[in-house]
Amino acid sequence: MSEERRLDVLRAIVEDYVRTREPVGSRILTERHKLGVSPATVRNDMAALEEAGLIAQPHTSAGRIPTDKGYRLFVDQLAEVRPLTVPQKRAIETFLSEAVDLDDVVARAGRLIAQLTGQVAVVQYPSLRRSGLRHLELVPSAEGRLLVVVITDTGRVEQRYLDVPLGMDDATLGELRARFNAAAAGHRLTEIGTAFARVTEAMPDEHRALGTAVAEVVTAALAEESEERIVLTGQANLARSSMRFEQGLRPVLEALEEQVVLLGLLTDMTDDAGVAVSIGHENRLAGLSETSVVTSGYGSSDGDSVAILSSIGPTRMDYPGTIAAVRAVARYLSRVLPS
Amino acid sequence: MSEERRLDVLRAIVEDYVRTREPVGSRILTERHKLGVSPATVRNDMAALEEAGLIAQPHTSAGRIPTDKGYRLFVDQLAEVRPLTVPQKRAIETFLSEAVDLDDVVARAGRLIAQLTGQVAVVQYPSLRRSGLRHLELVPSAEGRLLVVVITDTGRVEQRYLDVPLGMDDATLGELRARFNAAAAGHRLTEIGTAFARVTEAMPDEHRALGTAVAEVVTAALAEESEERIVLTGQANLARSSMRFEQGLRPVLEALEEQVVLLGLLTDMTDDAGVAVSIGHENRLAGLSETSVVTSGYGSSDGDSVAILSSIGPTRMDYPGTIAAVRAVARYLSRVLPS
DNA sequence: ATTGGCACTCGGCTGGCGAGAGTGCTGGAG
DNA sequence: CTCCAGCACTCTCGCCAGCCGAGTGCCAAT
Repeated sequence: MSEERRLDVLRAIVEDYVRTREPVGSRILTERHKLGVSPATVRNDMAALEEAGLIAQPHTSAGRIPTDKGYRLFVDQLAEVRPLTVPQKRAIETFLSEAVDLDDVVARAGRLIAQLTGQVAVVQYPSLRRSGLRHLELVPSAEGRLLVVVITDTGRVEQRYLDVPLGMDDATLGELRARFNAAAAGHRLTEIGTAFARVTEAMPDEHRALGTAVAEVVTAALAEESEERIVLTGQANLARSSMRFEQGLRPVLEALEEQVVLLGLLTDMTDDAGVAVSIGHENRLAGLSETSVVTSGYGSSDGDSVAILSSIGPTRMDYPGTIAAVRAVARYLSRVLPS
Repeated sequence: MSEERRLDVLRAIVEDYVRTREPVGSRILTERHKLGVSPATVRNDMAALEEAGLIAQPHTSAGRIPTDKGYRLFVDQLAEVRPLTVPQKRAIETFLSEAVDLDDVVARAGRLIAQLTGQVAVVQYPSLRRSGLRHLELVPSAEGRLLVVVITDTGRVEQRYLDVPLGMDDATLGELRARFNAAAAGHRLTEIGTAFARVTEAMPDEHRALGTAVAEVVTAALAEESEERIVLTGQANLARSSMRFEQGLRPVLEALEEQVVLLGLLTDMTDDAGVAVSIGHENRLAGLSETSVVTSGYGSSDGDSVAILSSIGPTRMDYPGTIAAVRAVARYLSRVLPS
């Protein structure tokens, strides 16, 4: 019983099942894939594969379907990379370069992934890590509140509200703004703390509290390791007939809605080197136990990635295609983004 | 045959159907609602209501369910406003006031609506209409691109990319920024055009093209009648058992994903005065023909609203409850937002 | 090691049947 | 004129039995 053919059988099962969404039996397998052996032989191989926990049958007298473990082996060893077609690559490139602002870039990236993979796309906003301060703006808001706008040198904009106990007149505010900007603009996170401290010290007593509050907000905004905003696209794809989940859509949608948790999952599974895949129960989130997640970092102009982009679909997804799409979009995205 | 009782019957049908999700027959009706008449009489009324197109039966020998027209009449004339409980109101207030920035405010409003109504919430970002320019920032981006950041005096931040043909050195950029800000900061949209024109004229020839380009971007950003970004929350609610659509979730999810079109629909149906309801086929979007949309403007500190907030669910929704929730959140939201 | 043959299992489809719910109608009472 | 009790009729739904086919596991033969 050749080990090699057994893996061929597994590959054939995965490919067929992904295509037809139906458990695949020994007869069909020999007909559609040139294995050069009879159904009976295939059955023996299948028994071995089942023994190894790579495939299973939903019920007796039904064909086999791959288990999570089977998919894992397929992805790690059996799947052949299928590069995108040239027109596809070109489409990605032009579509991304037409974006008018950062929101648009992210939105378009999501649409691309959703379109190319026919699944749900998750795109994280580019991270603030290693950001420097470009400009600081103070805007009086409703009574007793102050809007602090931080513009980083990567072009990201962060807004925070601040409760200020006493009324502020515009002149004071203007002066404050000018001082902070003069002291800190252009500096990186590490230097900003001390720069602000100097400014605050030099201020008259009645404003010192406000000064430290602002400084806190700014450093907090810059310090955030990663931006926690993500964008979901292609949720309508979940309702397609091809996406029948045992448990229904409910748990999946719920998992997608818990954006903080979801982002944590994505962050954990993404390693610096290229595309990562998490299959079925490998996902920490129970709601995603019937899905697989394909992610990649992007924006890594200087080596390590600053944000994440991924595609989520049923475990019976087209892994080579999805991986290719995610990788391609991540690459072009990195190129288009401001460095 | 009293007209009044006929409406009572309609109301009873709507309320029962909303609660149980099952077609309601004459017997049950007389048992659960004290109508004081026999099933036979109710049947006569039902026949009349059906004749008038207010109710229908899915098939013979099934109870009646309200039609879109029936819901419309119910909402317009029969529904009693059911105010929120005090704890609910308090929860809304505190939850909204805990928001740390604008994104957070919008996100929290969405979650509130989704939670309170058990449906999908759509929240539009506050509009830029009547905005003035607070500050303008120019950030060099990838080669040949310039990031223009516009901060309005309502605290909104707009970002746009601009293709600049020739390389720009930082000094020139800084000067440009300083001039524009000096000329335009604090002014409203209408005055900004002329202010920018003056600055551009005074500039050396080689920068004039860039100057006009920036001016264009800024005015365009300010002129936008409404911000087109919206946030969806509670999509997981769509998968709840209580939401069974004839056509499946697909068309609904697709409609929700077409954010531009969706926003158009919401904008059209929202009138300045309070909450608006659009039922079933009244919605222009075919995908929403099995749903009803409840919207309200918010942020109307000076009379007319600047953005929209809404809840979308099946036509068989709890109208009084949904209306109350939408109205309440819109109100508190208006209060919390920067004026 | 591979293969053809064979008995076995089991899920899904079909058709028929009965129960139950609900209706419309009719004729009579208040 | 309104209301109501009774009755015949219709239709859906759930159930059950039975059949069919796909697929398996095993075994003996090559």
